[in-house]
Amino acid sequence: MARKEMISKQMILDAAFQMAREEGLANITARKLAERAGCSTQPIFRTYQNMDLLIDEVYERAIQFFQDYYSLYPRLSSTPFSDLGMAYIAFAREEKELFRILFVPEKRKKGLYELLNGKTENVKTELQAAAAAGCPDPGALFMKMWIFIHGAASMSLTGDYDLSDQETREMLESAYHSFL
Amino acid sequence: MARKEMISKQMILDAAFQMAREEGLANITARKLAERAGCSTQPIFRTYQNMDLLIDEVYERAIQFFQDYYSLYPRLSSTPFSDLGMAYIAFAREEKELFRILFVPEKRKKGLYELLNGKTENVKTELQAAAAAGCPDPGALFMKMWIFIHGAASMSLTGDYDLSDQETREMLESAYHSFL
DNA sequence: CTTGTAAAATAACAAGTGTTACAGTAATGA
DNA sequence: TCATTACTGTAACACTTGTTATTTTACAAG
Repeated sequence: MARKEMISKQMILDAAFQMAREEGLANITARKLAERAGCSTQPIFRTYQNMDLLIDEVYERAIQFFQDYYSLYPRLSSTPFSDLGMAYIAFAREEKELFRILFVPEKRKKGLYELLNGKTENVKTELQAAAAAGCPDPGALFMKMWIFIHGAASMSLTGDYDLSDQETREMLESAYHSFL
Repeated sequence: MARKEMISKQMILDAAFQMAREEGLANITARKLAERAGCSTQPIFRTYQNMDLLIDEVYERAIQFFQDYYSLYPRLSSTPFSDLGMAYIAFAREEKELFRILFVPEKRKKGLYELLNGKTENVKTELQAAAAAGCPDPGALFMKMWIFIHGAASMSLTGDYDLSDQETREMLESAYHSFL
């Protein structure tokens, strides 16, 4: 009766997400995306009413990507916040554009806590660990640790931080005990 | 002999700098700038060969602006790095677009140290103060402090940090003693 | 095989960009 | 007063953007 669909929503979203990873959200244009997906601009606007709606889905996918990244990051340390920090800094290093989208946005779409927490309640786990380790005010400690972690991640984003994984881990653990 | 100049380089640069302050470098367009300067696009291209050269001068001016900002920031603390951190964080809070241009650039034009140091050698002063205060490794301490300071500034940029000046100062001083 | 129909490609439109060509205006020495 | 000419504004060009109109294509039901 009708022609078969050749360009699926998945294919478009995949191509868009890869573009976001490499060049950031702002550099996704309809024509470049079409070329990337191996089609004209038509299938894009058939699938998405406009580019903004597409960008929204790419953003959601970036969130999911980060949460998967964090979930899969190896847990090596007994020091609270250390693994979270390692994952966060590594993400900033390896996925600069996605890090910008999620954590250095011009206008924040989702709250920081929401992004970190996600469905796995990562932060809560860390807070409980800190409390169990005898920290009197886990909230204040978390804030300081997070400022520190976010600082290292942000600096690695701009090439102003280049410690090795090993050095970073030692620094995070040292910072934790300093703040305790 | 000839007509008097009505639109000076200063007027154009002033308008462009104000635009950068409010909307960032990326949103400066020839036509918007012309409207802001109260003229057509012609005087702009008479003065500057192209927009890129204009942007370069706006960038230089942003550097100067930050260094003036830092120089004029009140010195209240005897704790090394504390005043520098306060100024940096306040700058991020009050001049978000300029902070992005200088300290969260997509491609860094000038090194971080160069920006901080400038002609006044701010950082060197702090390092000497730390050494005089008996710090065994001022360089390592500076790195940690700077990560912390940059983290707080970056978070205030995205609205994820909202401590008062007083609280911020106490936190910086506390961090310094923790790291010592 | 024909043909209706949905999908895809092509081409176009409107808006906005940097930049340039052109024309009018006004200041100043004669 | 007037001719010169630098300076300004207007309009245009070439390009890129999102989006839409139109044409072409391929599949499946008859």
